[in-house]
Amino acid sequence: MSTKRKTTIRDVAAAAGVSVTTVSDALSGKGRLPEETRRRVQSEAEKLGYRPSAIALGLRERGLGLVGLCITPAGEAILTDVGYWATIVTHASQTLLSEGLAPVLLPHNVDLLSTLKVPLDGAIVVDPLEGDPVLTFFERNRVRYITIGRDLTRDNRSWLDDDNANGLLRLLQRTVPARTNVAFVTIGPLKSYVVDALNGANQWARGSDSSIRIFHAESSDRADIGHVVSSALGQGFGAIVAQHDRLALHLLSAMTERGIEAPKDVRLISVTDSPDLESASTPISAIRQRPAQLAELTARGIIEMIRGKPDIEKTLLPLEIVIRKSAPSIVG
Amino acid sequence: MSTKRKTTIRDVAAAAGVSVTTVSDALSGKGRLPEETRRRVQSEAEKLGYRPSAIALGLRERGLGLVGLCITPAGEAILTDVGYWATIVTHASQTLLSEGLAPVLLPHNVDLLSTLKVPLDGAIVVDPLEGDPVLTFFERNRVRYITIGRDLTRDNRSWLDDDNANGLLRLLQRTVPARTNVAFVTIGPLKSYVVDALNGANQWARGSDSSIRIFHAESSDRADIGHVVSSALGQGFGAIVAQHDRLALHLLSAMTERGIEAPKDVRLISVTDSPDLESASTPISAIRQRPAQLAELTARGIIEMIRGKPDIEKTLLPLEIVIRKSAPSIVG
DNA sequence: TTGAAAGCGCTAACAG
DNA sequence: CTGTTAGCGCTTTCAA
Repeated sequence: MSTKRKTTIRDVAAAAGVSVTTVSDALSGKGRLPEETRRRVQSEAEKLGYRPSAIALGLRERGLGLVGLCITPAGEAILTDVGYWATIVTHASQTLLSEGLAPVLLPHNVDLLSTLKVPLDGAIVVDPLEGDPVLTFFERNRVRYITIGRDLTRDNRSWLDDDNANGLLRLLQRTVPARTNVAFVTIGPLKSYVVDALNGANQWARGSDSSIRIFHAESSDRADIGHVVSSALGQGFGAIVAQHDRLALHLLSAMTERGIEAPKDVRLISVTDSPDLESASTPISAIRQRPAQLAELTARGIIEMIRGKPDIEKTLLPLEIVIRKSAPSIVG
Repeated sequence: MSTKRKTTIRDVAAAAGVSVTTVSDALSGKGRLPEETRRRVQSEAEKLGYRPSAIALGLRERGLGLVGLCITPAGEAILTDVGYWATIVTHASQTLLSEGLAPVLLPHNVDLLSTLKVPLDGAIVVDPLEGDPVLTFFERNRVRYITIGRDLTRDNRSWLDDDNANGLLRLLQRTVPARTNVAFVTIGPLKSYVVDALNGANQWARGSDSSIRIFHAESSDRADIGHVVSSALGQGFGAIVAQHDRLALHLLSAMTERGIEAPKDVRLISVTDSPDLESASTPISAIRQRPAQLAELTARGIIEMIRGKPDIEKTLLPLEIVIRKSAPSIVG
């Protein structure tokens, strides 16, 4: 783990009057040398402040134990805004570190990525986009990876995700009456968890004689959100599902501005949960994701892949639903 | 940036029927070879999916461009709880990445650290403790580092920090009348920003005929916090300063439980700011730190050090004060 | 018991 | 114009 130049194994060898082999053995405890030689070498090494070069080690052993973590496009505030991501980074890192691997924070962005010269042993990619170039990049560079969420256009080998489809299905069953038209509001590039949530919603709709209609918000600007809210509510939807917690909060405040109340006028549901949903002026029902478990499983998966196991199987983590005031239970 | 074995420069050379030098030159655009040779080599390299080994490169060039980020002891929830840290990680990473360096998330913990074999070119250590073993570790391993905050027991070469001393001085001047006894509540191991804040407080006390008394909370348990609040308030303090935002919130709720109101019964101030302070039942006055700027400056500093500049100078970032209801302005 | 040499993959002198 | 060679720093056969 050294970094500055100087003091190679040869320096130590010279100082101790032995060969480099002996130094290597003495320091690693490998060959059986006389205690005396070993001590002499060790003390000499200590005196010179010798540290084996991690890079040289890595060259021999083909790998330094570095695992990339691609969270989101560079330039965006990644960890600060989205607790989900911060939790993933934290827990994935802890798991990796506890196994002697080091997490490298990488941009979810090929241009920057190709700037770097990091010898990655593997990577974890969070929320890949459709046809994500980052995944292509890793494939071309023979870096094995696992995704959290998946690239819908890719025959994705290894991924894990929260089971948002089933989660939303159950949440709708619990909180939205049959024959209710539901507006599903999306924003930003399409990610797999949104598609999953939509699938869950559609499954619910089929089973309860309802319909789902998608609205896409261009941005989270007040104007765009307001537009979505107006057009959705002008058409008699009984419930609104927001793709994620921040969007749900935006929708809530747009509704409040217009004098529309949840759940009285319309039920409001968020696909992703966050503490802010709990403390909103009207607490918002949501599915509780499990980023910590997801991250740990993913990290363990990539560790296994690095250690030679074949690709891991695709896994869906079952989720809890959290019922709050914005869409209370209709059961019992 | 490759990772899996195979396809070395020699394979390409063989396939193209040239020497490794020619391959190296052809691919790097160095030597002036005939276009035709270059193209042939390139196409052959492409066909074989050849990627230069980042490790081998690193061995030659003595460095891979890895910068460690030590935030806090492993095992603790690092980024999720403390927005300050998350902001630092985000912005330091962005700056490093934009310069072709890669941030490695490291535990602030020597045992785990020595497990790893990461060839670090430099490191950023956030909030070092007194006599921090992590800094010793880096010194022994010849890894250059900058700290955010400083190790009080160490003749620290390079550090940056928020100017909490001056910040708290001004905040007290604005919000606490002269001749007020102030309780300063600390928690956890002593960090330099707390010492700085204390210095600011003492300076204020000298100038306004007041006194500062320190209370140390063992933990943020309800009981411990309650104990501190009781003993501080039993002694007629007119203001309480909390070491950080989470502690301030704990104090506030302990006060509320006891029917003590801020600012009526006692003024409450936090050294560090966070959005939660704004939305607390009684919004709490604080100093606004600037983690984003701090992180960027620090990253630029370590980049310069890696590129050969001498240690950077110690820097204090001036801060804004944020006056809220828990300790309103006494001026004007 | 110890050492010489090969090799990990690459680039830069230096020859040819 | 292109190839040979010498490292970068280390470990591991294989000889001595």
